[in-house]
Amino acid sequence: MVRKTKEDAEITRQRIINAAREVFCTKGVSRTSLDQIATHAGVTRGAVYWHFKNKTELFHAMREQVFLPLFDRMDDTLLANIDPTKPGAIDPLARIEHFLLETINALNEQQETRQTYEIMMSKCEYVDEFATVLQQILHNCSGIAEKYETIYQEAKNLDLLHPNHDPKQLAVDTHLFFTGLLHLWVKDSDGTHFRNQADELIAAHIKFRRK
Amino acid sequence: MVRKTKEDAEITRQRIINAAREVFCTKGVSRTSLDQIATHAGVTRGAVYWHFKNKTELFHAMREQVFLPLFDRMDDTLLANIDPTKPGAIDPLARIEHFLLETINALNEQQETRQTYEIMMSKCEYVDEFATVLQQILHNCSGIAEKYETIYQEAKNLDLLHPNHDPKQLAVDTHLFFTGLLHLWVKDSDGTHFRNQADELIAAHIKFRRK
DNA sequence: TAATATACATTCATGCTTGTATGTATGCAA
DNA sequence: TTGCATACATACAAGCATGAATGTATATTA
Repeated sequence: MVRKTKEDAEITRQRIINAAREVFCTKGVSRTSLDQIATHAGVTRGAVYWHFKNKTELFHAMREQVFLPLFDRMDDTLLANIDPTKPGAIDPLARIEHFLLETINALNEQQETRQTYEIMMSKCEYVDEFATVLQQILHNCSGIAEKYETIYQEAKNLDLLHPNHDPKQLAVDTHLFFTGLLHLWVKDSDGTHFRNQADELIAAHIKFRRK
Repeated sequence: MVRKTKEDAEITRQRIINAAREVFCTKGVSRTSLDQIATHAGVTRGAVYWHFKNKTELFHAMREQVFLPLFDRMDDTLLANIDPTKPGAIDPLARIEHFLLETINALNEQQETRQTYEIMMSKCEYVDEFATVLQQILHNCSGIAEKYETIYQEAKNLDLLHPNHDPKQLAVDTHLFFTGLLHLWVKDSDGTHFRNQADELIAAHIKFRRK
């Protein structure tokens, strides 16, 4: 029983990626063997090596599957209605708040996303071939901070902020706040410390900025 | 050449811990073999297995060496002059700012601390025996947040804060801010994004709170 | 000073993982 | 319908890494 159709092969590929995510999440990336992934996906290592060069490329495929569409949606949520002269434009601070809430909401609702974040933040060692991933993350981060800054500037123009609050500093502060929240949200697996009150923390963070 | 004196043995033990930290930091914990650590320390695996049961116990010893004294100093810095009626008591907000600056300063000046943070945050997979470490970190975190809250409450009593700012929310917000800063500080190895402006970010974060 | 515990070094057996090489049956194109 | 490429499964060789077992020379103690 071999040589499936193209669609079957794509399904197999997906099953392997899904299996990798789940085994990575329970055993950690380095302690996961390709045989474990293959078994969990219902195939053998032959299939894995057919679709991916090695564990590293499988890891990248798994990561991109969650993060590439995520970056796409980011712009939509953050920059939507960015023109304040338009009617129906959302309050800038509310837009940032909405974006943060949406991200947390995605973690709550999508197991794929949750597992991938968990792997990236506490089940993966950023050395050698994985070290480049850190640079990518840092790079994306600076992109996010710039978008925050634009919106905070907009808020300042609308006189929504305290007068001595600098948009750039606010942006980085929000970025650091949310970075910390994501890290602790993910690690707070029983939910008693951060998961159950993430929304209020976000609301409070934004409230601090309002005039 | 064997059987050193007790002091020699303690020196050997320290050398092994130091070697472990450095090799962990460059190769990641899971990719580091005990033989690599031993060689880097100028001994053989026999010495490592004499002083430590396995890699996990060596990891814990390395971690405690940096974090246990760090927790001790925390109380000193944060809770010093906590009685606001005393003369010379430092302004509460300045005390939090000072604590955050001191922590960043420790990372800048002590290679041991910097390497250990780097290992804990991006060169270690928190699974199986290491999963408990995450719980410890979470537990220590809640302790820190409580101390922040006490001090913010003190600041509120002194009327240093904006009236609608809640000490508890401010405390968690600061905690998340600093968690994020530490993570990005450590990952920003070339220093262009966070390391070179950490102090200003901290100052701005505290400034946002002042009335 | 003899006996014992210490502080390692050396050796060995074992298992796991990887990468590759090969086998094979089927979909698809000419 | 032949032939080739595809989509895997199976088999093989090699390299670590681990843990335990053993060896050994020296502190330490009685």
